[in-house]
This record gives sequence, structure tokens and C-alpha cells, in this order.
Amino acid sequence: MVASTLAEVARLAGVSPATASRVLNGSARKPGPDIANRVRQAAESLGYVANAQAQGLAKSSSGLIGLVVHDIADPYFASIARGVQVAARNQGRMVLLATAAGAPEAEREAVAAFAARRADSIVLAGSRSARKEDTDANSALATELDRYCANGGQVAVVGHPVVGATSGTGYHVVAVPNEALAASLAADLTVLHTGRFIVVAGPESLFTSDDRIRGFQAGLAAAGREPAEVFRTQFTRSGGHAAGLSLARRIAAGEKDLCIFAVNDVMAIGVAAAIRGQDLRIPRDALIAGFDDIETLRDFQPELSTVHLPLEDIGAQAARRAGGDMDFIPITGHVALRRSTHHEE
Amino acid sequence: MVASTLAEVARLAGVSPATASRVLNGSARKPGPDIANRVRQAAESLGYVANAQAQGLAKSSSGLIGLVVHDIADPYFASIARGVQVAARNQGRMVLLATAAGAPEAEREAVAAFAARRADSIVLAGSRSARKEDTDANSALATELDRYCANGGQVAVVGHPVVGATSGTGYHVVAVPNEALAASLAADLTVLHTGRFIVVAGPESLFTSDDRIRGFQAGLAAAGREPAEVFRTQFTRSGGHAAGLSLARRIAAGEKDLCIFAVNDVMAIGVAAAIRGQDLRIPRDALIAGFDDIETLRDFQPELSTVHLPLEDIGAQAARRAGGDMDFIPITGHVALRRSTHHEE
DNA sequence: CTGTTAGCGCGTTCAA
DNA sequence: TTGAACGCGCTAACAG
Repeated sequence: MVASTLAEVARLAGVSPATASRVLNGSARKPGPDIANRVRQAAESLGYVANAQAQGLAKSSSGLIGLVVHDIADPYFASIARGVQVAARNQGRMVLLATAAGAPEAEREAVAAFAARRADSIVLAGSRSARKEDTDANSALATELDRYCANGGQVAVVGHPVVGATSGTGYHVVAVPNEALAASLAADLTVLHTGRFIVVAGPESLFTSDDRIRGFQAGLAAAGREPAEVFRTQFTRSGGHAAGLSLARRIAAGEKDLCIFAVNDVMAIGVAAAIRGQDLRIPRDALIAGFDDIETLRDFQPELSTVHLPLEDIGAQAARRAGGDMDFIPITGHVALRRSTHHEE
Repeated sequence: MVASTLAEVARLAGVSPATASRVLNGSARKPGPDIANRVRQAAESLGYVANAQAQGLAKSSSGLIGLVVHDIADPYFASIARGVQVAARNQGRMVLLATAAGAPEAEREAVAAFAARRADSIVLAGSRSARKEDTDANSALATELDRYCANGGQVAVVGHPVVGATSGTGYHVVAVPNEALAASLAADLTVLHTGRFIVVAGPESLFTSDDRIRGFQAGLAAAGREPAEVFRTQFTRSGGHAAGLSLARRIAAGEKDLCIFAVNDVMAIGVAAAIRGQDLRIPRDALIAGFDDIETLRDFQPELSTVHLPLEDIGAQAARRAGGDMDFIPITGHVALRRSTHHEE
């Protein structure tokens, strides 16, 4: 990558580099209009494109915002990414994207890379976990983040704080009320359903999953119901599918009147697909509810009952907080009951 | 953003900056192991993080790859983005993300921003259009790209070349065989369906949409069928939905034996949702096929017949070509007939 | 093998 | 208001 430099533009316009800089980039001092035009024309004719790296070096700030997600192809993260993107554009910044598949070590690498690029802020999306085998990687991540913050970086985490991060300056959390919302979902479902509940959840120690389980159980308890059985599987569509196959067997074997709460929509769809693949029907043979309200899944039939989360807003808020916009509003969601949890007449 | 510098590390280790650089970053010359350790320890204890901006300035190359999509929350683009991301990681580079909503002017801005950041290469995803009102913006985009290439940048475009770009060096196209695949789809559908065909398409002059229409019509013609009626709408889910409402009315009014080809899956889902909302059923009252084979939509019922496109591969190939990996294989897809186009017994 | 020097392209003091 | 000089952090030539 080579290109014409500010010096070349200045020479062609017959002015000093300093003046050219003042004209072409936002500066407090406004050079004379006559000279300004000469510079602009010179720049235009040379196809001058300011070197953001050099600008960043000189100003020690990059105009970059780093985003770490598990998987950008997952609609949950894609929506958040859109929000971050929109906010970034409004702030005149660009988004650096990294995917980490939920592995703390990969997240640490991403954070380090962002730090190297001198990103002004970093948004960490995707649920944290406290799994025993991740302890070391988690603390390495925390160390990396702490160092980044210590150097003046701003980080926003969606959902839960990073395990072990000393919440110093520059550290923000966009809290998602998973527990409370799961509790309302349970409350609403107990009105519709008098039978048993089963929760299809992610692996233990995954905060988001655990919060939603806890909230759901609390909601059931508040309604005087037995705690739901918890079925552990992967936090993905295929995890849901596996759970669904297993549950379908039980239903086929005579288990009736089940309401299944999958802790996210993608898992719920997996459960539903598996159950329907066994000649069973929803909601006739089992009710299903999810969580997240993924847009792409809204045309699914029967329409999936779920908890709506303003994902794009969440991403935007994360970017704004990390960007220094302090007037933020908390994240709220709401239960959306649809046909997948309505017993047929 | 401040951080300790290479000079500080060097001083603490009691060596020169050059030596420190040689140790901490990949250099041909390998300093003595004793000194190397001293440097590494100094770096570690200072929490040194190399400044990629400065490195980029010195080496005039940034390790950045720019990606422009219409909308990162659209599963089509999200899949491509994942591919780009994976390829970028394999090349040890990072992805800069921009969304442009398909507007050539926004795309031009993104390209300019990437150029300013001295991205090594740029991937442009999302269908081009030749709409009359976009002529100016398209040529501005072409100019920007030409300049970028002239300065040594590499650009890969998914689908169609940019209108007016002089295909100089550094300009690559990842061709998607839309026309041929649409023709095979038509051929296969004529075996299953003896009635009429309708194409639900995007606005005129949108290359991807137009190619798929043309291929489909050619496939019909080859099978001795009448050309399909073409229904123009938005290239989105809601465009499909609108078309679906209109078609549902016609079906309700007695029109029978229709096979609807929506030029992408998201539109197809919109069509299906609209039709089902009118108490009609698929495939009983109308067959529907889409294009793209979006992963998130695979659990839709009835399973959507479509044309499979290796979206992630497409993204990865684009990144690889732009990255200089020249041993590439062409993109291929295949028809995937599923239940949405099988007449019920 | 190591240290010294000179830029990479730009912003920003300072003096004029 | 304009220009000259310095420095941002690092790499790459050169010299020792």
C-alpha cells in the first residue's frame, strides 16, 4: 500500500505540510479560504487519502472499536454486531471484528490484538463461563483486559463481568436481566400449562444459561410449582436437537403434558426439529419456549414463545458506553407468548 | 491509549531498541538466547504490547482486511463474514467491518475508510446494481476502488464486478453461478410440477436477482415450459411477505397449481409466512422454492427447497484471493429439493 | 550479533 | 495566519 502523502499535497499546493494538514483534517485553526481551496484541489488531483495509521500514531488514538463475538454467523451475535456497527458509525469509528468461539484463550488473543491496534474501546459479547478448565484462560483474559484498561482503554462486556477482572476504570457491563425475564416467562407459562416443565440448558457454569435456569426455577417456585428437571447439553442448535431426540423418546413412551423451556431460541428450534422429526407435533405433544427472540426465527411455525431481547440495542449500548456516552438506559426485555406454548383445544 | 514502548523495554533490558524489536517481533536475524530472554522478561514485566499502528507505518502494511456487507445481521452476509473471518485469522490478519445497506455511496465511504486505514485488501459482498439512480454513486465507488488498487490494494468482489471499475491489477471477482444454478433448479422443478411458475424477485437491475430470474426462465424454456410471471418487490423478507399476501389473494380466488420461486431464502420465508397467514398451506396450496440455503432457516417447516450456496467458502475464498492466495477453486452450489416443493399425495 | 541512524506520514508545539 | 521543527513507536538499512 503506497499512496500520495500529505507532504506531496502540500508541495503541489505550494504550502507547508502543517497548513495542508489543517485544511484537510479537522483543526481548530482555519487557514485562509484561498489557500484552503488550493490544498483541496491538490489533494483531489493526487487522490490523496490520509493515512489513518500515521494519524493514529501522532494522536495516539485510532478511531477503532474492537468487537469479540463467539460466532458472527450466529444470529444472536450478528444482531448485536449490527448494533455495535451502527453506534460505531454514529461515533465516526470503525469496527474491528474477532470471533472466539467462546474460548477465553481466543478472546484473550483478540483483546491483545485490539490493544496492539490501539483500539479506543472493546466490546466483549457472548456469555462468560466459570468452568473449571477455563480458570487459567479466564484469568489470563482478565489480566489482558486489566492491562488494556490501565492503558486507558474502555471495555464493555455484554451480560456478565469477566471472571477475575478487577473492575477498575474503563470497565463497563451491559447487564441483561436474564434471571428476571426467565422468571416472568415461567410465571406466564404456569398460567397456560398445568403439567411438568423441563429446562433444556447449556453446560454448567455458563453464566447466561445458569441465570436463565435459576430465574425460571424461581418463577416456578413463586407459582407453587415443582422445580423443573434440567437437561444439560450444548448451548447450540445441535445441543438442542440432541436433547429433543431424547425428549421425543420419552414422549413417545407415554410422557405427557410437557412444557420445554430451552434457554435460547436456537436451542429451542433444535429441540422442536428433533421432536417433529419423530412424528410428534408442537404444541400438541409438547409445548416449547425459547429465549432471545431471534428475528430470523420469527416465521418459524408454530411461532415460538420466547423472551424478547433488544439485541441490536444491546450492541449499540455496549458500543456507546465503551465510547464514553454516559447517558445510558438499562436493557429491558419482555415475554412474548406465541403459539408454541398454547395447548390446542 | 498509552502503553509502554519498545524503547522502554529495550532500556529495561539494557539493549538497543533494534535488538528488542528483533526479539519481540519476527525478524530474520535471531539475537543471542541470553539477551533474548532478558528482553522477553522486560517486555513481560512492563506489559508491553506492540503498537500495530507504528509497525504498519514503518512497514507500510497493516494486516487489515476490510469487509463491506449490506447488513451483518442478515444471515447471508453473516455466513460470508464468518468465512472472511476464518480466512483472515489463518492469514494472521484482522477484519475491519463496514455495513452499507447496499447503497453505493455508503460502500464508497467504507472503501475510502479502509484505504485510509491502509487495509491490505478489501472484500465487497452484496449484490451490485445498475439502477439508473445509482449511476453516479456507482462510478464514484469504481473510482475509489481503482485508486485503491492503483495504490497496491487488493479487492475481491463477491458476485459481480463493480459497474465501471477498470479491471486493473489487484481486482478479483468471486463468481457465483447464479444463472446456471437457477436453471438447474427450474429443470428439477419442472419434473415435480406441471403447473405454472411465478418468480418473486428483487427490483430490476439488481444483478443477483436478475441473474437468477434469467437462469430460471432459461431452465423453464429448456423444459418446454412457458416463461414464469415475474413479481417485483424488495429483495428482503418483507418484500417476500408483501408478494406473498398478493399471491395468497390470487390463490384464495381460485388460482391453483402454482410453484413460486423466490430469488432468495429470506424472501421465500416471507412469501411462505404471508401465504400461511391466510389459512393456506404449503405445499398443498402452493409450492415454494428459495435460493441460498441459509443455515438458520433449515429447520423451517415444510423444509424449504432451495439452491445450496457455500456461503462461508465464498467469504473465505474472497479473503484468500484478496490475500494473494492464488490456488483457488471455483464456487459451486447445488439444488436441494425438499418438502416445500413436493406436491402432497 | 549488536547498536546507531534514518525515516514511515502525520499532528502539534513553537516561533515568525 | 503560516511555516519549521520535533516526536508518535517502530523497522530497516547501515556501521561497528
